[in-house]
Amino acid sequence: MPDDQWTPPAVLLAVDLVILTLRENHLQVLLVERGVEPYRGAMALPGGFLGHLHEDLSATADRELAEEAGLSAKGLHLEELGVYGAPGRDPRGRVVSVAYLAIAPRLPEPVAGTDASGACWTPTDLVLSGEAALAFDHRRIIADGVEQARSKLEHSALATAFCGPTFTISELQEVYEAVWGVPLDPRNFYRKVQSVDGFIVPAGPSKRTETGRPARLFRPGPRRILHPPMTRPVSTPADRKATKR
Amino acid sequence: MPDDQWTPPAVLLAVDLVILTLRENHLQVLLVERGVEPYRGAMALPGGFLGHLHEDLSATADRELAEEAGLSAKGLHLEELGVYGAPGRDPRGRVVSVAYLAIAPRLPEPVAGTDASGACWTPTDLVLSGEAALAFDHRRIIADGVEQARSKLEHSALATAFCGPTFTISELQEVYEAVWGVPLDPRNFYRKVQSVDGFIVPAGPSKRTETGRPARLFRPGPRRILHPPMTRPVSTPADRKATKR
DNA sequence: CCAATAGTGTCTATGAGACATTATCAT
DNA sequence: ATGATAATGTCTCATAGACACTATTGG
Repeated sequence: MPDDQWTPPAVLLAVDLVILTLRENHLQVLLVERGVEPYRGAMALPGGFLGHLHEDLSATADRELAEEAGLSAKGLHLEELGVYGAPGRDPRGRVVSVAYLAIAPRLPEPVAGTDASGACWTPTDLVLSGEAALAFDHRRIIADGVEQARSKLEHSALATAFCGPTFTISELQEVYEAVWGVPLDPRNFYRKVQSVDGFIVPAGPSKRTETGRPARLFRPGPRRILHPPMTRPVSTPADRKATKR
Repeated sequence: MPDDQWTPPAVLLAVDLVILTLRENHLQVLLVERGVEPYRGAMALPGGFLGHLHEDLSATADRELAEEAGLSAKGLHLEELGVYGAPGRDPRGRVVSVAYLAIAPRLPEPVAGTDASGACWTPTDLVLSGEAALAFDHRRIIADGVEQARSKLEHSALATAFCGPTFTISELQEVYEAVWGVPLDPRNFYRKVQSVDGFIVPAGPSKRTETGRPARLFRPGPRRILHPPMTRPVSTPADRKATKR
């Protein structure tokens, strides 16, 4: 039992960002090369310490998003992921990190010309299989982030955050297939997403075409929680082999 | 851009506990009366600061569970809920609180004879409706905790954490009904929970009877994630009307 | 016997999944 | 025309939900 003069210990608070996007039909995460010790030269999640004592945590996330990833927080999905505060996770001392999960729509090119000199998109498969070494406990944080994204795709309209302001139903399907890692039937998918009221709404008469019949464009609808949920197929070993396209 | 001499600010780290249980068929949360400023005399979640610089967050949660609630962390469910770190949420300064969600089985009596002098179970309805005033942002934390419990009842075996080591199917049903706040059909519920393989397993030939036919006893099974999930009925009349086709 | 709760059976409407078919573009 | 992709239709099977019924205790 602490005595009356006891004061609680203070810790350093950091924010780490798991920024996910779709590139070439694969779920990818943004990593930066660390320029300072510890783990200098290793890949790590973008992030940093609380800027000043009165900065909100989400403000820290926004700031790091801009500084380290060259991304604007405006218009991209950002949600809390979890707290990582095990003693010893950072050799500099007691650092408690609040992880945020960000979902970015398809971006033109790897982030460049920004503060983030060594920023690059990395397939989550590479990270999770352990082929790419990461600083701190960032591999675990990414694993949790990917799992949260997979789970939220079922029950929420999170998938639209991977797309631009407008998208086709096929593009939305690619999101589900890439994040879940399973192929889906286009016809059933089409019926399904249309039947969930308010999930996606038609975006005018415009269409988009690459080859074949042009597809109608949709916008994210008002409904954030899906009833009934999108059902994720049980992944069989046979499905894992069938990485599409 | 901070200069080279800049050092990040340190914050106070606290742990708050949302301890839920079932009492008299109502979802209740454990609150304690604050003995010190700020909010002296108001009701608040049990919790406290990090004990020392090398204490793990979950260890802090376990310690507060014992000190403030008189509960042993052994055998009760504990999971992370979220981070609450808005500047100004604590008049003492920058305090970032990590909230944990704990689920306790039915307890004999309100926790008494412990350090927690003013600890008492309070129906979550009272808290969420605003009839009971709470310190800090604890009302919001409880709201998030209840919502997380409601959600996890669908997809995980969390419901068994509300029960003792063995339980009847009716008791399990009471958990779902109390947390979700909706009545369920006993016969369909019976079939459903039995059909989810590994959710609950029979606990020997013993039975429990109060009045009427004795019920078989079950234990929590190995399955932590439910396939398919328990489906929560739509409760609002608006959704009922909006049912189409 | 009756009251009360446990457990089982059956029907039906809905929805998911498999798969055929038609529509609309570029070339 | 052909090739390619979008969009719609149809069928079947599984299951959630509604509800009748039987079983097993105590009084």
